[in-house]
Amino acid sequence: MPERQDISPLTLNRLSVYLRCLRLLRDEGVERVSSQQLAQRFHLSSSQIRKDLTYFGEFGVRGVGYDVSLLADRLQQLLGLDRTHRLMIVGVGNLGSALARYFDGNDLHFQVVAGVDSNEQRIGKEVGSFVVRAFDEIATLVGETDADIGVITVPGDAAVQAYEALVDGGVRSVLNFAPVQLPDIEGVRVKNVDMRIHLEEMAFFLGADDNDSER
Amino acid sequence: MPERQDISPLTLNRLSVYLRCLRLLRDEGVERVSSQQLAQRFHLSSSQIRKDLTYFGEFGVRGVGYDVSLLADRLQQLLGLDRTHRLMIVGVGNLGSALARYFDGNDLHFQVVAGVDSNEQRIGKEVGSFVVRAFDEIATLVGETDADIGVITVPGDAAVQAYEALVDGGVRSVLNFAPVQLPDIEGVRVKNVDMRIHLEEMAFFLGADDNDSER
DNA sequence: TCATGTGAAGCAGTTCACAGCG
DNA sequence: CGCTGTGAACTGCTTCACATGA
Repeated sequence: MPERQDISPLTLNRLSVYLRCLRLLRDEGVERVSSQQLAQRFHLSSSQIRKDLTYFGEFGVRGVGYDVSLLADRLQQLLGLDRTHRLMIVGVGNLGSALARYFDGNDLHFQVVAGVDSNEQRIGKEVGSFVVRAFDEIATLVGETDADIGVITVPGDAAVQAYEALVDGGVRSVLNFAPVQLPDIEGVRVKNVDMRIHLEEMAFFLGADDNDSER
Repeated sequence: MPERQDISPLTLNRLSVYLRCLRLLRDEGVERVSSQQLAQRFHLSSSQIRKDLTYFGEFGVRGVGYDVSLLADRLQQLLGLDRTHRLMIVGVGNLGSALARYFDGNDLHFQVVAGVDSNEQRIGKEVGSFVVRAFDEIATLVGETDADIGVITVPGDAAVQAYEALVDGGVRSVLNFAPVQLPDIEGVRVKNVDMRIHLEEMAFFLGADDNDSER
């Protein structure tokens, strides 16, 4: 079994997908499923499912397949979803407050416990289930609320500062929506989500239609 | 030069990053840059920069480097950012309206031109620069507004329907925030952005801290 | 001389194909 | 027999190292 650090984000993200599929099956009352059935139903690759799973153990029964409910439980545990994670949102503008409301009640495993902003007018306001606090309280707030995941939704120029404050407070996982490369810090994991990059990828493929009468 | 379809999303997304870096340099008045300087400054790989660029042409001068302004322009053109792209938001809830406001004015190259929702109470309301229309108007609205990118921010169960309506109207690029695998349609490009998968990736690595008194 | 552009090497992630086991 | 688990083959992406050309 490989170290946690060694398994690729790609594999990991597929586990999330598998878990979602298994839950659907379970809700339908399906008890057993083969890698091939899973693959066919959800447009996945059966050999990849098997490979991905065996990084973490032997969950199946040869000649039979996987127990839907059991595998779902194991994946949930593997993904660290047995306890509820606590999010702190840094930057309660459009995107930040939308994410706060979006996650709140939308997911059992993730709960928004705090939000901060640098804008005076937003401080003290209630967004979702928390009251917005000041930007410079980030580090203390992390301790107070026991947040373990930081979500950065401030403009680019404030992102690094927000990041360092979060890490200062003890956060070790950060979801970054700012279009800035955050510095590597030992033991801290950053996941970037960059809307502009996504849109520009779309734009590139659209561009093809224009200048294309040739070839 | 490879076909548009053939170049990998990874390369493509890096082009967006390069463009962003070049703009920063240009704003600072830097006129020439070598792949190594770029790499060092923005934590990239110099050989990868060169490889990525040469998929599309020879933009540099041997022994000298790249003209910042010129390369930025070429990349911008390559990425299809010479014209403004028109977004239609399907599902004007928290996330949808936040994205609408977020993109509006935030980016020269992407403009939100329409939004729809199935919720009666939202229809007719003004969000950002458009008035919310009904869900069943999707296909017609695409024609009316000349939208070329669809953004799906509805709950999972309505996503496929939204998707098919967008494609019906003529949209060929879709950014999908719903946790659902949209069916492949010839000539249509879908980019999935799944918050839960991102969070579960974070959760997995956090899980390590618990059962681990290591190192 | 210096940095690009590029084949070749190296590495990672996916698919194949079948041995092994219920 | 059927399906998992898995080495081996393959594919694709990244890095290396140097010939090429301003």
